[in-house]
Amino acid sequence: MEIYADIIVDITHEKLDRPFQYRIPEALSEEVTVGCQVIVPFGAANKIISGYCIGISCETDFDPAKIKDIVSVKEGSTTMESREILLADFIKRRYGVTMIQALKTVLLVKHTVKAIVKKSICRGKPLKELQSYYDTIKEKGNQRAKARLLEALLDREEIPLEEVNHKLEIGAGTIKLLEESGYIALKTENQYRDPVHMEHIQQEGFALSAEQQHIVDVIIGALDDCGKYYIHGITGSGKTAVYIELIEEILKRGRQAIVLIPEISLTYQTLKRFYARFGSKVSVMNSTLSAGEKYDQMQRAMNGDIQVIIGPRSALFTPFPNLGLVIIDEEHEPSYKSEQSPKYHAREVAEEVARLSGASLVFGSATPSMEAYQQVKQGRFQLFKLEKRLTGGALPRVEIVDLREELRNGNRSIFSLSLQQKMAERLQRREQFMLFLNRRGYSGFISCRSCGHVMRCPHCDVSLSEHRDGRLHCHYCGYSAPGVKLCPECGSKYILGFKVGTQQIEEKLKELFPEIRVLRMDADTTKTKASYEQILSAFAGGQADVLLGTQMIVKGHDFPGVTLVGVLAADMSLAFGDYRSGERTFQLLTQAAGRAGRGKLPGEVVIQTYQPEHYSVQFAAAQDFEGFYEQEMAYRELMQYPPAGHMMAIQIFGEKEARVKALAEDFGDYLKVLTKNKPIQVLGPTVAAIAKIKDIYRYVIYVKAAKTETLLLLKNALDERKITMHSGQEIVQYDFDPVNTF
DNA sequence: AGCACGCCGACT
DNA sequence: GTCGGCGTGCTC
Repeated sequence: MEIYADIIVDITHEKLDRPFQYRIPEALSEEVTVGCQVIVPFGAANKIISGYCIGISCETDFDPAKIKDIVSVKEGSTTMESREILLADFIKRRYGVTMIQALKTVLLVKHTVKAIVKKSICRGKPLKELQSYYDTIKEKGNQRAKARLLEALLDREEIPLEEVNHKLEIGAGTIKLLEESGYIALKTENQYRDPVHMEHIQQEGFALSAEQQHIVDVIIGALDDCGKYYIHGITGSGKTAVYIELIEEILKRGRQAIVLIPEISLTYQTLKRFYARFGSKVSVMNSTLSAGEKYDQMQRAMNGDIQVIIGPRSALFTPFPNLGLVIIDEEHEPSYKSEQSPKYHAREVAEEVARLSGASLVFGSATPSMEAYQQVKQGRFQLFKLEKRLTGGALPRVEIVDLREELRNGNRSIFSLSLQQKMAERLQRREQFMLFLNRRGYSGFISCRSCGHVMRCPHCDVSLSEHRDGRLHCHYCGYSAPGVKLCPECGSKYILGFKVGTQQIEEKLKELFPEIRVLRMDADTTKTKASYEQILSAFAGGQADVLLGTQMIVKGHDFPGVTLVGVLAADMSLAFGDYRSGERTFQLLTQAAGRAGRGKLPGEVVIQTYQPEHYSVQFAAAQDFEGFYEQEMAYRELMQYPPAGHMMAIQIFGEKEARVKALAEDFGDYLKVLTKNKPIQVLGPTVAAIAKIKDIYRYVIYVKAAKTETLLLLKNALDERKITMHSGQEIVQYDFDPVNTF
């Protein structure tokens, strides 16, 4: 009987995005399995290419005479489990990529890596026989090398080969002779590369609070239901302790756990807590690991040598045999959305991973994403709240400073009078503080210093950006308006862009307080991963009075000595030209506020802004997430932005600007025809927020619709169109419910 | 993607 | 009459 394999060939092209059947020759019948990588002849020229086997069957609808044979199983290739194939299928469908792209994403490690072998010499015969053999050789006196080795073996049962070769200076010849005579034996042991370089740490002993214990009891009590849970816990409320307890229970049941954390918090600190509890059962997975380390972690996971993996979004693809729990900590973090194709969101993929393995799913954050909280509201996730800080520290007192008022009072400094005074107090009391400039790239928005008015797009309700031509542009629809000299609201001439960086602030700070010790942390000062850790530990060690920085200073990290956090310009993230800017500002302000008063001393927060009435600022100051959610959701509903509706970004790249633009415009016109009289909005085309990167021009079109399926259908239509337009030089990528502005 | 087939213009 | 341009279609 003929046996056929369904092969996905390794060519990314929509027209080839389906299985091709190949015959499994008798000789390969054992080797070819579902999930393995194979070599096949393809096309008229029988070009030898690789592919993935995603199914095996005895039937075919194709002319058997035309079916070719599989050449071989790809040498040194890894194999995936059927669960991963199902997961790849989900990614293909959800994110509109080819199956081959999805398979490559799901398979963490493509090639086998040679194991590190530890060779050692051990006794081949009982000690007594060795002793007598040694004695006879010693007597003869001419076999000194043999004698040295035997002597050493009389003391120790086993000696690493490395030591025998170098320290005892014994060559391969001697070893071979002794091995043949049976007096010694060569032992080889495969060693796993262990990326967790951590000496054993004293086990952390702690009792859970009643709040925490309740969460653990509920989730563990319902493990068979594969439930989905959301832990909404303020910073410092002990979410990690809950995770650890849950994992402990999962391990007791012989199952495994995946813990996702944002890239930035994958630090020694975080790992240490898990390592203290689970020791060598836990490992990490991330992009900085070498191929060998990654491969070994995968092997260890499959073999059951490790039960817990900690890592960023890609750790979702760890091939555990009996996964019981998936945790996503800081679920709102934008790094959970992949920036490369397939642009998958770890939250969505985690749901599918959990579903496929019958695992429970736990999300946690102090500032939930709109997407996840909508699911909570719809009853698809069970909500838990952790409202008490473990240290018992009270929530910080938040003051909102109206920068418009400061200007009216003649203060044109970056620091409001209130902030200046509070900083002086800390310096005098020798307490630490943090200054936070929430700028995320330079977005070039224009706002009025006098009334706080921000220039916004009349169609998209996001802020406009000032381009080099002096005009104001919308990143979504391409609307543009002339630059303004006077504020359209109040007529003030103080309407201009924000042009301030951490460096200038450091200078101003030194002008104000000449003696101040400043640590600055931004993209410039943290080029290496080590420098990031260095700055944080220097600050924790009290080597500076103030830590000044961007986004990165608000994440994780406890500084008990900090009693003041200053947000210099809340408007910077508020006016970023995308629909998530309100959400991101709320998150940043809430997280920044959470940095203050983590120790015994009470904390204070100063938020400086030109828009003190903005709901993101107001609700963050009040630490009121529910209130923020309702208001933000109303905006998303009104504008049909995700998660109220769905959005697809069509990103078009190319070297020749005219061609990129022409393709974008053709797509735009075509989409407008396709969506005529339908409740679908097409925005653009327009140049991307970053119009050119490394001489590659970038255009973008946004499409909004109620359902993702609608958007996927449009994507397919565009794929067809691209083929008929033979625009091979331009690259088109799709991003569903984008998180990162293109 | 990459190749063969095929149908039209420029050329020996 | 033939050589070669690239538009069209197919690849197990």
